[in-house]
Amino acid sequence: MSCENLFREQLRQRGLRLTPQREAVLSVLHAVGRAASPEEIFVRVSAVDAAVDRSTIYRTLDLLDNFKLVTVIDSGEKQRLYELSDREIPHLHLVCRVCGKIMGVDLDVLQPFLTHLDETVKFQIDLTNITMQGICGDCQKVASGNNFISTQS
Amino acid sequence: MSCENLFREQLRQRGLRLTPQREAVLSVLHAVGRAASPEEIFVRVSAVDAAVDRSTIYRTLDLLDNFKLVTVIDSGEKQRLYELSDREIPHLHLVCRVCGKIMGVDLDVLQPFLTHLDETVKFQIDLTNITMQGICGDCQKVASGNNFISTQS
DNA sequence: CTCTATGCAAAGCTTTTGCACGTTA
DNA sequence: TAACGTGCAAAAGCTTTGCATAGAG
Repeated sequence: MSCENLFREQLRQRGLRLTPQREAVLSVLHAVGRAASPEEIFVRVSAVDAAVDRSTIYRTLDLLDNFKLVTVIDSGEKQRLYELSDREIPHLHLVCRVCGKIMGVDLDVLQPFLTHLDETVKFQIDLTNITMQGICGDCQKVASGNNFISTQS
Repeated sequence: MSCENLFREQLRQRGLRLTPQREAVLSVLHAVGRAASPEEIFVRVSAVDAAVDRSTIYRTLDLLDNFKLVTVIDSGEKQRLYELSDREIPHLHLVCRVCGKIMGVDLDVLQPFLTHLDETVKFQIDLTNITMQGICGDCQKVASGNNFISTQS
């Protein structure tokens, strides 16, 4: 679990400590294998350590974010989602508006666009945190029968 | 001010009403000319009508969102931002991590990418709401002298 | 042993909701 | 004058913070 060692080392470098709670958060992120909300992480960590506090979860996620060990995703819902960056290549997140599913897509296809942006408006996109919303293939099928876009509250 | 007429008509179609408060919100969004948070909008509307309540702002923004008259942007900050869609072509928002500035970029350059996505993973991106974060040209210059990325809280 | 991290409790912020009153069409 | 919208107040979520204690190194 190289990710955990990376975390351990980052902590050591700053004189910080590897606690069971921090290990648990990391472990849950691994086990879940997808983006999860602080609340979901809290519930899952609670299953192992019933005494853990929500604030510890938030503090740990903040730490992991600082260390770039997690990616923060805005799914359009209230709570942001946290996903283990692990050693994976940064990728684009596609969030389905209907079912909430999140797909990871390779950034290669975006390269021409990114280059263009950098050349024209000199804007450098943060590759570690791109999220787009839309409708996944499955939900397109389901939705094809009705109007799909509802304008009423 | 065609936007206001559009709003007026949408309201009429549903038997809803054009109140001074709703006009004020629309007016502020016009005047600001960029994405603004509910709080900023509240403050600006308050300058005109001191009695207006925050809840009215939220309700109005929600209404404008339903009518697709505003675009919601996640800038990475706590509050989402609202920008008048007006009659503009949907565009991509580039949020600068450093100065918070938001640039609008034409979606044309993304087209090959979007087509590719649709063909490969069958995902249809919502064009009205794409936001990416990064560093704008100005801030790149400023940052070039230091390490830029700060890992401490 | 020292200094960090945790749990607890409380507060802070943003957003939502119920309700009586005011206003629009 | 019949709905609809607003202000007010309160509540509801999510997140942060202060502090005494527990625990890692």
